[in-house]
Amino acid sequence: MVSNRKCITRLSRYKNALKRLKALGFIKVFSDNLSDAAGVTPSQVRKDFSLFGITGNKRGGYKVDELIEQIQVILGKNEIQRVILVGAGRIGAALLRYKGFEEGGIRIVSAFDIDPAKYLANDAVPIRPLEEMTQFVRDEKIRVGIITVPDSAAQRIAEIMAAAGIKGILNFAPIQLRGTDEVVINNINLESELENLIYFVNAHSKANSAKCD
Amino acid sequence: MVSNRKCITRLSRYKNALKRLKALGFIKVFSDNLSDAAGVTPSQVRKDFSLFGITGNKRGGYKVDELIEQIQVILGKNEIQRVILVGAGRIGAALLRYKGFEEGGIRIVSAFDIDPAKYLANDAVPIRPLEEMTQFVRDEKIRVGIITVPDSAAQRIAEIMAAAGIKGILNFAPIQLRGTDEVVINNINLESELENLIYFVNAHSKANSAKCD
DNA sequence: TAGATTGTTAATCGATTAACAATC
DNA sequence: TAGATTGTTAATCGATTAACAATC
Repeated sequence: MVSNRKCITRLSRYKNALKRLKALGFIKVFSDNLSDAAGVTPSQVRKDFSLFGITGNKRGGYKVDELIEQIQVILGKNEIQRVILVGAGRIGAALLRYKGFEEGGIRIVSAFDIDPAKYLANDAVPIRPLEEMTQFVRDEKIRVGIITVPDSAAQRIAEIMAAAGIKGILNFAPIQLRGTDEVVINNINLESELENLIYFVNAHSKANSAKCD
Repeated sequence: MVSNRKCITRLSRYKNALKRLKALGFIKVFSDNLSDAAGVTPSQVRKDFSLFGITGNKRGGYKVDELIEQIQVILGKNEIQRVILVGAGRIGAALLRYKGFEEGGIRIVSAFDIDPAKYLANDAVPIRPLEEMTQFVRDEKIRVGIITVPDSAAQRIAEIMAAAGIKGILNFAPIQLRGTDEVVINNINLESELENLIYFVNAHSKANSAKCD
């Protein structure tokens, strides 16, 4: 098991780059074609592949189709991944209808909310009462959940998810949830992402005005 | 200028942790209070502060209010940050109405779309024709933009933004946009974030079943 | 074969952590 | 003062890159 997050992120990038290369007619690629397309070094590509046991042909590179297939398997894309979502507010609702997931083999099978006004039993993705979440997760053996509730509720929802058997959480609430040995957590803090950008934009403009002195 | 992205992300975390500590009644903190609250090492806290020229008192720690203020200034939170958004689809619309931004001093001042059906001239956040974006950015001196268009349009929008003078882009389209010397880009790929999580969940369950052998 | 590319090992680079002198 | 905490330097750790032998 490779336990480096950045490494897995690059694997996703390679997969996406390979799909573009395939669309352009590539049948095989060399590490430097792919590194170009993915924005990394050729060494990085070969090193990553070696970590995951992906091998090519000396002198012959890698066959695009085989490579995509191997990466897909590592990323679990050989089967449909069923996930749930808690918090059918605006961001939650947007994710429920996001087409990209289904195309990528990720299916949000049910959403949950505390607000009865949100319940939608017969929609493409039903929105159910929060109380039914634990049972659903157990029955359906769901292992991944998305949290799109307000920050005040996020910690509690994460705990309920963990108790129900969820092993991975994608958290959009603006509060840093901490993973455990049992549960991996991926926090996406939209304000923090913008803060980051704003810092670099400001730093850049200051650096430029400093140059003008 | 500190050019390490992770370092700025931690600064956001410190800020959030400090606000919680303040709410709990803390007047001053030591590096190890804060490191606890933010989930890093005390050394990391002091090192980061030193990088940004933030100083405390030997033996006396840091005053919470002053510390929050100093970090806010570094992150540009002493003034309202005006940003625009392009692509008023579901995710775009959700972000337009996201309360957290305004609370954090980030204001989406206008959205833009190509679809006339989306135009909303008099909303709290107006949605305008894409053609008006360049002029708006120049007139209003906007430097940060959010992209929530389909992947096929993202590259083109990024180029229009850059040409108009935007210096930082938060991109939600599932395509890796590359930054330049002029424009910083922060890509958020939702599918990739889930892929990452799924990998670790699967790896974990395999590791556990392996243990059972 | 000669040339080019992989796979892996070694070197480098950068970030994190530990240690400790300065000092409140 | 004695004890505790900062700020910074040095040590460690891990990830990235370079180099090159193996080989197709």
